[in-house]
Amino acid sequence: MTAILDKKRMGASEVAAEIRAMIVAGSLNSHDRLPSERALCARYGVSRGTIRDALLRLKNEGLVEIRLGSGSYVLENLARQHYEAIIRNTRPLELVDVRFALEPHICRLAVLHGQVADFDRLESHINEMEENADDAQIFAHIDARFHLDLVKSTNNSLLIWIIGEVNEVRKQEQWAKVRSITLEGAIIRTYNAQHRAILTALRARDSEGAANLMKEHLDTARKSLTQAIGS
Amino acid sequence: MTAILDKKRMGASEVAAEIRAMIVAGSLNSHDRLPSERALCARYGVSRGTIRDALLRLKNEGLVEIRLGSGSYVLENLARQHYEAIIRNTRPLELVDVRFALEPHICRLAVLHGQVADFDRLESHINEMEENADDAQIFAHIDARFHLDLVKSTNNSLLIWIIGEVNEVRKQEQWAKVRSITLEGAIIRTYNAQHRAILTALRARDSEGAANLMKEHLDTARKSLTQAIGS
DNA sequence: TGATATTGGTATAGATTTGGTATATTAGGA
DNA sequence: TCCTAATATACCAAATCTATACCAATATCA
Repeated sequence: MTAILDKKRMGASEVAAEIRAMIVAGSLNSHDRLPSERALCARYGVSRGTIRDALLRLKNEGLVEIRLGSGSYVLENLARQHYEAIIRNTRPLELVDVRFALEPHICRLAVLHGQVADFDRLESHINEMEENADDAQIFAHIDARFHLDLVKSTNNSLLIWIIGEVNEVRKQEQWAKVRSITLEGAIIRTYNAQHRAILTALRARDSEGAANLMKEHLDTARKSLTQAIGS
Repeated sequence: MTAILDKKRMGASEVAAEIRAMIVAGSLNSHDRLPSERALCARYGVSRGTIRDALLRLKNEGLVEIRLGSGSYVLENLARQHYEAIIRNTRPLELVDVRFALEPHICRLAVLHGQVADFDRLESHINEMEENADDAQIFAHIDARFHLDLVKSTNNSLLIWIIGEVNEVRKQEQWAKVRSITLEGAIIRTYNAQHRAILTALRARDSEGAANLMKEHLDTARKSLTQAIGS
């Protein structure tokens, strides 16, 4: 995969990206003071307005604090650190247990609150997944969107947020290995069939049917996982 | 030497697929600015209209944001940034739905992974709640601890974290009013009995029994809520 | 304490870069 | 042949970047 980003051009976005990378990588710690805006101008070879724009972006992301007359400081974000630790350390089987808890009931709620437009969106995702059945990476991405849009049809914002976080777990790097082991063509075709069956049950407003089909779906995922781990 | 591989003809969907793959794989991070449309033309050897078409597809997929006069940016998967708003705006009945999704299955997992010491801790909470059946505030606090320690007995860190966040919802100020309406003596005594029944099922390693008792428990909570709202 | 240097905050104008749009043309496939 | 997609070009509007200047809050040190 060839690098696409243009390193030569330094705009506010590029400067912000470099500083952001230093913060999240830990080479800039909490409470550290960044160099002054004028010093950063010299280091990055851009004007002060650009540095200022970059710092404002980081401020809006909650990464730094800018104090008038004093300087810019790296903010500590305990919630983020705790959160990232959770996301990083969750193991595949734990995740399946969480999804087993949530998604069957999400199906029931989707039957209660889902609109036809919601189900149409799910169907378009299913079609996309069938077109990309040979690319595990793309399939996994659309699959995450499918389950996110499924929960969105419940109109329960807390539940939507939780599934969003669950999807973050699946995006982690080390999970690419798990996907490459478990997501070969046959499994993907099984998943596609199960997704379509779930959608049919939703459209028929069959709440227990949809919930049970989701349990089957997750059971398939769990079995392919345990098989991959055992091998 | 004959070229076996012809230079791939790139259409909009091919360009979109390459950029999408980079975003999904993580080589393009949130907030990164893509090269300008004109620069992408040169890189992929296609016209600007094709690049434009590809970027519009990614925009419609929610992967990219296009800012007039500025550039195209990789979007961060939402959910995370609205955390505070979610916690603050969750309504009582939405919360009950979430707990309905999570807690019965948590009971099943507790039966599988819970130790006797975990159940002893739950029992001490139940005793405390019975002693404080006349103080809604204290009862609610211990009740939150009970459900948190219940999920801790599953040893599933992601699940524990989720329930922790769900408990944050109940700490919100405006929920004190809900508690004062719904938590009078009779309901608290019902809850205590249900807690004890759940614990008995857990100790007997009766997973479906515990799950069903939890459903009854949540059903009681939901009914007292709808009654309070209706009044 | 008080003077001085340093820092961020704001404003300006002009040159440059970027996406938005419209049009006419070309290439390739059904 | 017709139709779709891709190309090539031109121009507009919006945002960015630069350079400079000055103000206000803070830090530093005698």
